[in-house]
Amino acid sequence: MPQNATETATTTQLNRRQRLILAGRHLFAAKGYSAAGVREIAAEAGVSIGLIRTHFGSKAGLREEIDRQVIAQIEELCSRASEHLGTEALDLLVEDAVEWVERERDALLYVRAALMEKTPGSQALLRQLLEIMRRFVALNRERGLLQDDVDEEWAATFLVIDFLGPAVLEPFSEEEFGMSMYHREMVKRRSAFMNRVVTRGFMRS
Amino acid sequence: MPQNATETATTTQLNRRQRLILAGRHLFAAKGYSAAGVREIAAEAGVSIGLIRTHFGSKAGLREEIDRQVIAQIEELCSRASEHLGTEALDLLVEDAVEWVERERDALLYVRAALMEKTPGSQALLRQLLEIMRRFVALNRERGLLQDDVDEEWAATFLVIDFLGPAVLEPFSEEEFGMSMYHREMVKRRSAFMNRVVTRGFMRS
DNA sequence: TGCCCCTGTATACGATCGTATCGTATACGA
DNA sequence: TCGTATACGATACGATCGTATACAGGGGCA
Repeated sequence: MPQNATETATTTQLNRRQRLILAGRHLFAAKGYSAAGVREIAAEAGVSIGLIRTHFGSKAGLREEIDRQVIAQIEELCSRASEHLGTEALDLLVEDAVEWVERERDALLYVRAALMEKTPGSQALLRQLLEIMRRFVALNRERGLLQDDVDEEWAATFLVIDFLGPAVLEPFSEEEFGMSMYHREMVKRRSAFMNRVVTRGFMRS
Repeated sequence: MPQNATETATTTQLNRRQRLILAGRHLFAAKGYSAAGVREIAAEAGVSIGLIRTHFGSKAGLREEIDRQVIAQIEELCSRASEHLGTEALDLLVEDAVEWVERERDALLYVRAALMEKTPGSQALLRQLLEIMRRFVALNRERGLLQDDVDEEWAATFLVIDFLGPAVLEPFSEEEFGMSMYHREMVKRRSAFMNRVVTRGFMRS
């Protein structure tokens, strides 16, 4: 094994453990939980299968740990989202989210895949997304940035759907639109359209 | 086997074949393609596993047939959608879709599950949904029901996301909202909110 | 009546799944 | 320097996967 001689046991543990988490997140996101095998995950992480049992007890335990890490990431994203308000701030929120997606694409695709099967982890993921959007809506209401008589619960749900939508379409995006949903040009057009929709809509009454 | 004595071989074939398709659609939708086993599908259909090979060649062949049938159903839904126009017609479109969802809930949940993995069938499903929405947008533009300077491609994509969104959230809906996404009350609120969004938005500029 | 294809079941097969076990290497405290 | 706990890899095990094979009943036709 070509390891650095000064590498301690602790860093080795963390590295391998984290490598397994990253490999699992990537493969679960790409193929789904059932289709991704432990041997494949261990191979991508460059470790032996036994380590999954050592560190996480089982394949399900690995998923739970991944869930925890992804939830923590979204939590962090959420904390910054709360700093933004209003419609011009919607752009900032989008920018934040886009920047996060670029940096942690696997995490978003993992959320996408996790929502496909109902587990405690995926339920928690969705609940957190809803919480973020509810807070965003409530804050904007308090600042008078919401129109009158808005169904706030549905507004929050709308924002969740709108956040997840591109992730759901992402695997098909290249074929249908000629580029990734998170390509800069795509994000720009989408951002412009969504900004228009939430403030004016796009159809005449 | 408790079969009707007057049942002919032909109807038996169709029944068992169709039972396999319905069972497969249901289980693929509920657990995903990988997690649903052929024995489980055959058991739910009340037939032996060998029939899957007889009628569809393989598990993948069964999925392809399910894809075809679901695509045909959406095609039919699409043809009626084209009859509607305008914002008040958006209600009718929603009503049509909701009626279809009630009747063929498994079909929609199958679409949801199919979009999770990229196959020729799922790509075709998504493309068809996009086509439906593009036509809807184009028709409305021709009738002058679209606002000026609308990004029509994104409008269609928006409608697709909006159509799929509730299906994606459906498994979590009971916990998060206390009822199904396709409960009448839910549909009513959602329909009202979406109608408002596409015509006025919900935030002040 | 005999032959045959079609639909169908039961069962066997090889591969792969997730998990368990065991041996070894390494790090750390006494 | 030794003992012990832990990290890690190699491999075995039982279960289950999708698929293949063998055979049974039952109309249609010569």
